[in-house]
Amino acid sequence: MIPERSLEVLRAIVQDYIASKEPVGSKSLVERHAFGVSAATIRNDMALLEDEDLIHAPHTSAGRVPTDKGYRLFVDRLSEVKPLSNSERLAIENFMSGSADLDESLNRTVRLLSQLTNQVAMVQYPTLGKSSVRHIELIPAADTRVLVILITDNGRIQQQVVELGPGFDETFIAELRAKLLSAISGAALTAVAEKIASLPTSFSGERSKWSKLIISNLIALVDENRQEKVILAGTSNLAKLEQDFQGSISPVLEAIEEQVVLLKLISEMQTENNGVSLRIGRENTLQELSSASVLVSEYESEGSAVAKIGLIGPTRMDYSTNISAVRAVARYLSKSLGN
Amino acid sequence: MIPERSLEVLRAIVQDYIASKEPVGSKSLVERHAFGVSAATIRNDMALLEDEDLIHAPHTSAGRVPTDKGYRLFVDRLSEVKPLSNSERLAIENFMSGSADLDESLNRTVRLLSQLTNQVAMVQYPTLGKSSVRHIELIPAADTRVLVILITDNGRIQQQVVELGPGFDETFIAELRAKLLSAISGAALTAVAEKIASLPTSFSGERSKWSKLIISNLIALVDENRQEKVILAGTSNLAKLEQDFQGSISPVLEAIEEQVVLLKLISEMQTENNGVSLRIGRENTLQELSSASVLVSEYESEGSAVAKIGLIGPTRMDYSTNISAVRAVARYLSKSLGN
DNA sequence: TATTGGCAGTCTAGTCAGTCGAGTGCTAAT
DNA sequence: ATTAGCACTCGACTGACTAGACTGCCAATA
Repeated sequence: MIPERSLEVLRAIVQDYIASKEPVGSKSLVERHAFGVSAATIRNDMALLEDEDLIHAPHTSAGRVPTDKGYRLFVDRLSEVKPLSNSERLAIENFMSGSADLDESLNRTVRLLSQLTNQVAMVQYPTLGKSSVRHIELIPAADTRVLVILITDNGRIQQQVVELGPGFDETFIAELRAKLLSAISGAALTAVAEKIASLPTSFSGERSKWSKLIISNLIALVDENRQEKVILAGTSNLAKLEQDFQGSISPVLEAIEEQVVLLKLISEMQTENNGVSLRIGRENTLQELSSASVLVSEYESEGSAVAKIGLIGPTRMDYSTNISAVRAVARYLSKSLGN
Repeated sequence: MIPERSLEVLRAIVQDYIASKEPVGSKSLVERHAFGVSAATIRNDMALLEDEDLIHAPHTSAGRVPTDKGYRLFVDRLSEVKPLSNSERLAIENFMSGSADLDESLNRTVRLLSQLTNQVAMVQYPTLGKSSVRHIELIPAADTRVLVILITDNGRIQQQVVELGPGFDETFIAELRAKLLSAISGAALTAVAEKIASLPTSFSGERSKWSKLIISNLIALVDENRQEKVILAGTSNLAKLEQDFQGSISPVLEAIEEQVVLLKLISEMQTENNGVSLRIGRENTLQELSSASVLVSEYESEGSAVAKIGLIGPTRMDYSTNISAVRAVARYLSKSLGN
């Protein structure tokens, strides 16, 4: 068991290191913090922390720097979540106010979070697996094409042009539209494919062929909903933080440029009891992010937990502040999407 | 007037500098290029070029580096456009093949361009000022809301939820829908506002109020089309090129993060006779991009010139290759959007 | 037993002098 | 107009040295 004072020392090291970005030594530590003991004693404690792999000395006669494990312990047991300042609260309220559609809300939110934290912020579009069909529309677009539109209950709209070839008539489209609507209006997206798969059999000849085409495209649209989307803001913060990422931000930029990678990352992270999920440095399965920390929280859209919002920054980040910022922004976003 | 050979020297300097990223001196120049003269002669020519502010010596005994003006002269008069290699051609064909909607096409294209050039690529969504209305749809969404959908002839779909309050009926919606369709179906977007502004007067009471709401929202949707959009790819290339941007990529990242800024930049650039437009270094009005070059070309969607595609990179970039890449990609994109 | 002061040792970062080499500008000769 | 040659400049590199910041350990102390 690590004695109480040593933990205090660890906390002090993490705080000082985050503030100064310099390895912190025993002497400056006793100066800045009111331990009741001398530097030599602190040194003993530091040796202990080093044995436990919680801190690490970049070279023999340098100060100490927290390890990933050290940050982890700090976050889990030593830090209290810093409440937001009034001006931050105000900034959030201002940013979020005003009516907006989904796109606009998410865009604003992600910008807000990046400004609040000076990190790269990201927000995932609501997972649509839990969503349902609000409406379907078929619109003849030219002589040979039909536009298929799918609208889900959280307001997302998708469309696809389907090439049917010449000869179809409006009445067929209207009929198919009616059948589709009665079959899946209000249905969960996950149930759509099953419910409409057999519909083409109720038509004959070319109509059967056309309806097959339309329905397979509609199912593709629904599937596209699983293929989610993330938007980012504050990428330029990375450049300012470059030295915080041991050397190069290039791998980080690469990682976040790939939607697929980001989505995998986000979905892997299970939100824990305190409302946020955090991966520190090498805890990330992605090697590119081994000198970065990823922090996400869930937000809700229309009642059920659906998607995540978070940020990416150097392992040496201000966890207390950032955790509370992510939490607060997630909460406000949920509220703003709830109405 | 600058003598012929001096221009040859400038060309050689630009080429060598782009290849080696090192200031190039008179000796290595005569070694690598078959001028029929000695290094001393070249030195005289270089002195001339320096007087003309076409090249510049970072310090007294260093080689020379082209200035923005030098690059400009090189691009305008000394470089021939390098035709694409077969493998590049093939890459483009592969990338572009397969059906895709507008979003998908633009996404693919911008990725392709960034891979081809190793720079940051950008593509602007088609300007919709020249587009027209393909379809309008009104869909009652809940008891109090109507979903307004606008579809333009280049396949873009936009939507807006309008809160009407309780009490409206489907027949009113159907009637309004019919009127709207007959009024503006096929009309140019620029003419929409005028054509439907007086429609509410044909309804009475609450219906007039509702139709006003819906129509003002519809006009807002149309206006949104003027508010354009740019997508980017290859941002991570910036990090690799960092040293090419004298010191910091931070300003560049900031500039490209702001859609508004980018759009302004792009729209300022008038495409010239050779099909591309180029701003080198300080030729950019944006101070953040003073060590960057911006290269754009127009592409066409359904016949009329509508939007731009281009890239951003260090002033020290391979102009010959990049210009031909942007031109080729713009051409392929036009073709792929034409059908 | 926990804490402390002190001391020796280690490592980094910075400075200074010296050398090397690439490159220039100038001049006189061709 | 071109060339060879020479003196000069300046950055890059090297090695030596120093100052400063730490650590680790040990013996003394409460």
